[in-house]
Amino acid sequence: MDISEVSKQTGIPSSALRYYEQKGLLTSVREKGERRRYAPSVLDQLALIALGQAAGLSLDEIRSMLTPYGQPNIDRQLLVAKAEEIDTLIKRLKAVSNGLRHAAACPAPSHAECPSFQKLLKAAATGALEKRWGKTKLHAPRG
Amino acid sequence: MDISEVSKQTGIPSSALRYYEQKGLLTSVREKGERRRYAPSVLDQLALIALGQAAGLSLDEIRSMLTPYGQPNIDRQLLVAKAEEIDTLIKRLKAVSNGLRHAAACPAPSHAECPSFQKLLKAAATGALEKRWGKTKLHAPRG
DNA sequence: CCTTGACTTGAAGTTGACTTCAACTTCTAG
DNA sequence: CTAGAAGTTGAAGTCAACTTCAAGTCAAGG
Repeated sequence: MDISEVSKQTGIPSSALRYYEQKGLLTSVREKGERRRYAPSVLDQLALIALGQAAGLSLDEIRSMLTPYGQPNIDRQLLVAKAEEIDTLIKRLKAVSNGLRHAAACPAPSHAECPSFQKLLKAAATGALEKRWGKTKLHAPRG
Repeated sequence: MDISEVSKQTGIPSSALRYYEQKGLLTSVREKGERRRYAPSVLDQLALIALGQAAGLSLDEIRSMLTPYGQPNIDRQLLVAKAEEIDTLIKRLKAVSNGLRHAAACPAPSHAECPSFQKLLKAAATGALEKRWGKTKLHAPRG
C-alpha cells in the first residue's frame, strides 16, 4: 500500500503518518525509488496507536510499548495503571455529566443561588483544583 | 484577598489567575495602588472555571457562560450537549479501560496473536479512527 | 518529452493554556 | 530609609501532536 491508500483506509492524514514514522511508531519500506510502501500490518499498528491515544497515552508512551518492528511489547503494569487512571477519570466525568445536567435543568433563577449547583461546584472543584489533574489527558487530534 | 492568598487556597498559580483575568474570566479590584485584590466570591468563580474545564470546555466557552461580573449565565443547551458528549466519552473510556485490563492479563504470548486483544483493538480503533474525536478534550493543565 | 499530480524532505507554523522573563513598581519589616 | 519580598506589565517561550509550506523528486499519461 502506498501512503495515500493507508490514509484513505484509516482517515489519518499522510502528514500524520509521516510524523508517526519520524517518531518511530511506524515502519515503512522503500521498495523502489524514495516513496514509502506499507505492509498491511500497518493498519493494526495504527489501530494500536489509536487505542493508546484513546487511553490517554502520549505518542512517546505508545512507542515504548512497541518493539522496533512495530510489534506490541506491552508493559502490563503500565496498562493496569492507565486503566485505573481512566477509571478515576470516568468517575469524575460521571459527576461532571450529572452536574451539567442538573445545572441545565435547575429551576433556580441564578445558579449562584442554587444550593445543589453550589454543591456540585464544590465537588467538581475539589476534584479539579485539589488534584490539579494527574497526567491523564484525552486529546483531540488536530490542533 | 490578595493574589497569593487566592493562589494558596486554590492551588492555582498566580500566573494562571492573571491569565484568567486577562481572558476575561475573572475580576479583581485595585483598591489602592496597582495590586489586585479579590472578593471571596472569586473562589466560587474559580470553582466554576474548574468545573467547566473538567467538563471539557475551553476557557472561551466558559467565559461565554459568565456575565461580565463573573456571575454564571448558563446556556442550558450547551450544558446538555456537553453532558452528552461526556457520556459518549465515558462509554469509550470504559471500553478502553476494560481493554487495557484485558491486555494486561492476556495470556497470549504476543498480543499480536491474542484474538480478544485484536478485537479490542478493532473496537477502540473504530471509535478513535472513525470519529477522529469530537471536540471533547480533557486537558491536564500545566504543560 | 513534458506536464501533472502524488510524493519527498526539513523547517516553520498552529492551538490552548499556561509559564517564564525582563524590567519595573510597591508594600513591609527592620 | 532601605533592602528585599511580592506584585505589575507585555512579550516571548513551552508542550504535544500535528499541519502547512517551500522546494525539489519522480512516475505515469498524452
